[in-house]
Amino acid sequence: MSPILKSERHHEILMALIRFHIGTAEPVGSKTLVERRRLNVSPATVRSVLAELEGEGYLSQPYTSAGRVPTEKAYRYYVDNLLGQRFSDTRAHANHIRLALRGFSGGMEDLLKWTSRVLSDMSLYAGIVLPPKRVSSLFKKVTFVRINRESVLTVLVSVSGVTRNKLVHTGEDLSQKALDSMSDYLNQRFSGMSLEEMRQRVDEDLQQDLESFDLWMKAALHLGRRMFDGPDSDEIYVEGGSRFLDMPEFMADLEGMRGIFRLFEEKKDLVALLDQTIKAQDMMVFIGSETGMAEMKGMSLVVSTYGRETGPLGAVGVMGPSRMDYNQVIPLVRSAAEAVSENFSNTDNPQEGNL
Amino acid sequence: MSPILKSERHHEILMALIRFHIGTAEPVGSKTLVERRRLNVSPATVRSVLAELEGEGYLSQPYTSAGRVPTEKAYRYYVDNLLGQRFSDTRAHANHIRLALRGFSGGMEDLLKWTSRVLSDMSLYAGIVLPPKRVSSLFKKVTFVRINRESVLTVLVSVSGVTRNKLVHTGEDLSQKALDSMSDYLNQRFSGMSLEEMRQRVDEDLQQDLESFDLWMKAALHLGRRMFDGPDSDEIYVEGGSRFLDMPEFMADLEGMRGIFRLFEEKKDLVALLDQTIKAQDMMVFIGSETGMAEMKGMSLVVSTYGRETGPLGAVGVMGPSRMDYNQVIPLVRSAAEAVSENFSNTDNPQEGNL
DNA sequence: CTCTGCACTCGACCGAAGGGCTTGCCCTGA
DNA sequence: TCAGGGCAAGCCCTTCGGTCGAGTGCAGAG
Repeated sequence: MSPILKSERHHEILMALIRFHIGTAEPVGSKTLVERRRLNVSPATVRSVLAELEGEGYLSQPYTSAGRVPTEKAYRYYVDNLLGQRFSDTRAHANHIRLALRGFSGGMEDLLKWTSRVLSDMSLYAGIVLPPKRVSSLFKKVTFVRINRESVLTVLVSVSGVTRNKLVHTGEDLSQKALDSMSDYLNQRFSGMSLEEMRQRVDEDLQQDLESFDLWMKAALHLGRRMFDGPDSDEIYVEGGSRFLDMPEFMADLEGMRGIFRLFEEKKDLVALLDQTIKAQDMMVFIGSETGMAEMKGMSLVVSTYGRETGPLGAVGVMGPSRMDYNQVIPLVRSAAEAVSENFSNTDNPQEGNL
Repeated sequence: MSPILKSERHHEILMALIRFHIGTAEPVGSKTLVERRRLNVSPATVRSVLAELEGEGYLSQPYTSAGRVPTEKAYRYYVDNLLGQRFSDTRAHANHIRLALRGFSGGMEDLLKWTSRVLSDMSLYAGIVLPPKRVSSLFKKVTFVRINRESVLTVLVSVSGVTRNKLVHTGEDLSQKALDSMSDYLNQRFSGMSLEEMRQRVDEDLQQDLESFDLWMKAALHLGRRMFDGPDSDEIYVEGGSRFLDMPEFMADLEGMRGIFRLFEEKKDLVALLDQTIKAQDMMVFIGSETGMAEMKGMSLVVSTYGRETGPLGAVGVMGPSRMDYNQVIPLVRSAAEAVSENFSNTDNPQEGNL
């Protein structure tokens, strides 16, 4: 899984240095490392190891005679090693989060926003939540509301209780009654499909058999189509960005800071990044340039998908400096994903019950 | 309206100093003032005036021998004078904004979020939008969607097209059919009321005549009541907070910066502040401590309400340093409020048309 | 292969000195 | 009485030099 280092000692020293640096955010020297970490070797020995590790790209020196700082490669090594083993105090986190999310009253969107807040509060970094994607959301119900002579509000509810609404400008004046029958038709016809399927089906229907549909149906399909106009929502919840103001490494690099905040406000790139996780696997750790974004230099992102048995819906994550405490954050994110999944799995029974 | 200064000259010099300081963010001295602003007096004369103005609390010196900086009192004086006169280039703003908001496709919430983005982009400060309050929103339609055996999603649509949704945990398992008749009942009974009225009515009904209602009605009222549980939404859209990172005065005072970002994330206080505007008048300028918030030290907020003829719905505003360019920002905010109002007035015809 | 000893490097810290603005005050002139 | 010129003084900001200390690399011994 991870590249093997020259010796056990190299491994120990690298891990110790990273752990120490995570705590201090400062370059670490051979002496402090030996003293504080109780390695049974002399500073000189450590030095030669450090020199080798630097040669292999795991460490770097801010200037000729300072201590060493882990590179992205080192963090990658560290995290890969971490992921291979058990985490200790998963329980406490899991309970806390479940408690914080259980019995949340409000819409699903509020729940997700709240989740990102909780993630931020518990990690002391920024909490990020990507709401369910269109592809993975199952269609439950659509409602059309006549706003005025030329526009209709469409409200789309998915099985999990997430809503999306959009104001559609219609060519003609449609009465509420007409709108009601249109929504009835769509509700019946597309019940249980994913929103993405539904969108495609509507398109197909419109292209092919326009003749064979009756008037309402055609109008209904048109409205349905407009409802999906534009790209899938690029919404994402980010909370706790202000915590970056408390981190020494970003106070040192104000330009980088600006980039981070731009990232939080633009959101688009962030969405793209989390989308990757959804497509790839259930948990990912992006370290610095692994994200492919210049702004993410020095930062890491721990993401996990949440969802039901049938597949991932969205993702939750924590963003912080690359020297973040992965030992805490990884189980935290995992727990949060589970807690959110739980909340959604309650809602995932399209066939269930009629009184 | 504004306190009168000792002489015309005092006025001129104070105004010139403020204008200059707005551009530079630096303390202004007598010499630069005379040179750059082409006052027909000598620096010495200016100095004596500055000393008097300082005595009256309009100016202060960061340290013994620096230039002068306007106090809040000075900004208040400046703004009051500004408000008394016409603004020059209102047109350009107004058109730009109207263009940016016209034909916006998406939900009303998206429109408001977009508005705050536009405000931020045009002012180069932070744009803020307070969505319509419960009191001023007219009820249009409610929809109940069965999510699972114990919870129902309630979707509330107001006449202006703004939706609010909430997941309500019901004691019993309610079928979609039952939910539909409940919503029909509520839709009919509360049509045209404001949401706040509706909330009160539901409460009254529940307290008084429980006996005289039939079973569905009672259940419907209960659901309706739960829908309003909790305080009125404290949602607010803030965009462009990262611009504060580019402002010299906040880079100098990192602690204050932290406060500002906390303000943006907490939102509650911000909502309270904008609520004041809604209750008071159509346009307000808060300068520093006038907001009553310690975090707002050195910052100002320009707010205007938007809405229909019948009264204000919400508010839009711009937040920036107290030395912001009020000459630009005030007409900008005003135009934005008008543009948003326009968007909402289109939707304000509850009685209108049935095809 | 490991450890001790040593010379070296380079940023952080400190204090002194100089430059640049601005102020306050005094004095003159209308 | 008030405007304006002259002047000493105050204060911050920057620069410069020198010291300090953490940390390094290398040589040589065990």
